[in-house]
Amino acid sequence: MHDKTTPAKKPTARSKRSRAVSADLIAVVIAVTNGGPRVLTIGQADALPSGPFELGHRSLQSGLRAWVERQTGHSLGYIEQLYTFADRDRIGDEPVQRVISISYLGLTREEQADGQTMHSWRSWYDYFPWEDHRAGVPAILPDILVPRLRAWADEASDPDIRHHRWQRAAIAFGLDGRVWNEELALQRYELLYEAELVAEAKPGNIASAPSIAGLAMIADHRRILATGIARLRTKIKYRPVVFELMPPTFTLLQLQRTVEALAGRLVHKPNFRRLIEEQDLIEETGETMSDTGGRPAKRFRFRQAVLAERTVAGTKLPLSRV
Amino acid sequence: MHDKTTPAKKPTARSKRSRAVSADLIAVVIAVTNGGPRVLTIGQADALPSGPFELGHRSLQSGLRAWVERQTGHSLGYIEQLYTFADRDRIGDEPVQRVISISYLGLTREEQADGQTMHSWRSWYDYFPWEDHRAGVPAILPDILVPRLRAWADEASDPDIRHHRWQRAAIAFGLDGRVWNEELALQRYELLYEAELVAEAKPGNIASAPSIAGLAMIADHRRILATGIARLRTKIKYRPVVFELMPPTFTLLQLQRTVEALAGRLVHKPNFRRLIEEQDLIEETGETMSDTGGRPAKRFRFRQAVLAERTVAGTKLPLSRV
DNA sequence: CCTATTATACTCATTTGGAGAATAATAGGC
DNA sequence: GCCTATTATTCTCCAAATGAGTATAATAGG
Repeated sequence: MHDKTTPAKKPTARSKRSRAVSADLIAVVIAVTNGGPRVLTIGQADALPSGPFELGHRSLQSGLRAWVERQTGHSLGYIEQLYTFADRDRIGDEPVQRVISISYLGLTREEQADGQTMHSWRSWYDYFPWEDHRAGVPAILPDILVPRLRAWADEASDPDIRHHRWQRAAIAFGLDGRVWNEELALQRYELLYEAELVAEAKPGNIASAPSIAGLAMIADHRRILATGIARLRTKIKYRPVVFELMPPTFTLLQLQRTVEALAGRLVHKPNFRRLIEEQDLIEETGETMSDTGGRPAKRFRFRQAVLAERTVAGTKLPLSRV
Repeated sequence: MHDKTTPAKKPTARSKRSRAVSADLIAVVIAVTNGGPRVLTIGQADALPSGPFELGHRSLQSGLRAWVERQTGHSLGYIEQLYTFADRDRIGDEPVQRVISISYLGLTREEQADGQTMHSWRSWYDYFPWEDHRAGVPAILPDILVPRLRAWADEASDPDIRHHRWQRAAIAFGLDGRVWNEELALQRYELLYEAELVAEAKPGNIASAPSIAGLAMIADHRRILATGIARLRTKIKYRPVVFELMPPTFTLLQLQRTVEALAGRLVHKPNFRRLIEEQDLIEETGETMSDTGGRPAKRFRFRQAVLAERTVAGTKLPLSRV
């Protein structure tokens, strides 16, 4: 198929061998449990569920589901593809064979009796403590990260590079009067990586280099997690995906807290209600819930019909898009 | 890396062999030339530039660039990843080795002296004639596609399926009083595929089955093109990517025509101006252009600084996001 | 019965977005 | 040189969407 259309192609001697690659499937599985966004991890909570794509797998998605199930006992519902990487030096000990990593984002509820597998749910803010702005700007930002970023910018000899570095940091972290944009989670991680403020950026063993900022993960798993967080934070604003994380019935405040957990910032309650209700995403169950210490709240459920009515149409959330 | 964290893993005998895959890189390269959105094709204009990911490639992106350059003489500027596929039956004659297809979207200008390679630029509406609504609803829709879709829905015996099929069609194509949403290009193609209204859906040789709707392409290349179109139509609304397709200087109307070519619909001129100007994306060059038969238009250029100022911030375009 | 607490419903001002009218500056025909 | 067609550019108006704050309702607990 390619040959017939590529007259310029020079047939290399080892063409057959040179194409051999192996593909890894990596899962970012998210749940929200009592106000905290959790990610499903394996090992010492330093790795995401993952495994090679094998001949027996029907598709990439089913291969991913199989690995997650085998490693954590969790069967996934909603999943979507995140990104495919293939950096040559991603795994240092494989000079002949290349590894392609295909990552996915999965949304579930944290529950399910899951036998004896070795896994754990961790707050994603354990890995990204600077991302949680629900209680205001986290101390680690002004106290540690911003000074370090400033130093990193200043250490460049070229003034253009100094300016450019600082400008990027200011945009990503909302400095110099700029606003915080929760969607930039990936850019922020990559900036910290460049500035060598995360353990993964340092050569040598991760365990030996205590992380300045957040828990580290193996290989590029923390970067993949950041990718998933950024994607989810963007997506909840225009697709009704939050409901994948909710129990069958819930109150509006519970829904709001879930959104806030993901976004890492608070939203205006009356406006949140208004937006959710006028979009016809949910319906009352008739029951109420009276244990939060005030007036009882109505219970709602997601209108499953929404998924059919508008495969693509949206949920709008009052998190202004920048 | 996986073994240490997966106690449940059963070591298969042929684990080494079963993981062997090969990866293809596929490029959707877009330009806009005098009011038409063009896609770069090879062969009989029935294939996208593509080739295997090889050991010699520094990265997926550079491998892709190398293939496009070799096959078409074109060197790419802006590229972004689209999607990674691995359907088992994607290539029917490969039972042992799986093929993973990693697709990219590239934006350029159609120009460049490109030697002797065999390629051509085609309007993407040759492949998707139902997608161009700039001059109103294209005849193929009410005349051919809608009746066929109706028939396809009606041929289901289960009334629920009938309803569901028609509902999907109505949403995707803006029927029954719904509005046309240009972003749904991929869903529309997939629906037509399901309904067997595109040649690729039929078993047997493509050439022997004349396409009801639009030109066909080999394998799943038309689907990948649809993915690229949908992505681009979404993206121009919130990122300043249109400028990758513009010449160094241009008038506001030229910019507008480019956006319209991509979106497949017209926009309100004064509002377009207002939006572009108030976002500070462009600056006057000082020159004017006086050959379109009316008052001379000011020339503008893209403010490159925008890319640094807001790596992520947006272009808003007056194409309501549904 | 009073108070703290949360739920829910309104109000108001500002911003955005869609649509059309009015004015400006050319070329070309006469 | 004047009139007309054509495109460019600027404004105005109105309706919808959004941000922020206030008022009222319904509980539990002392």
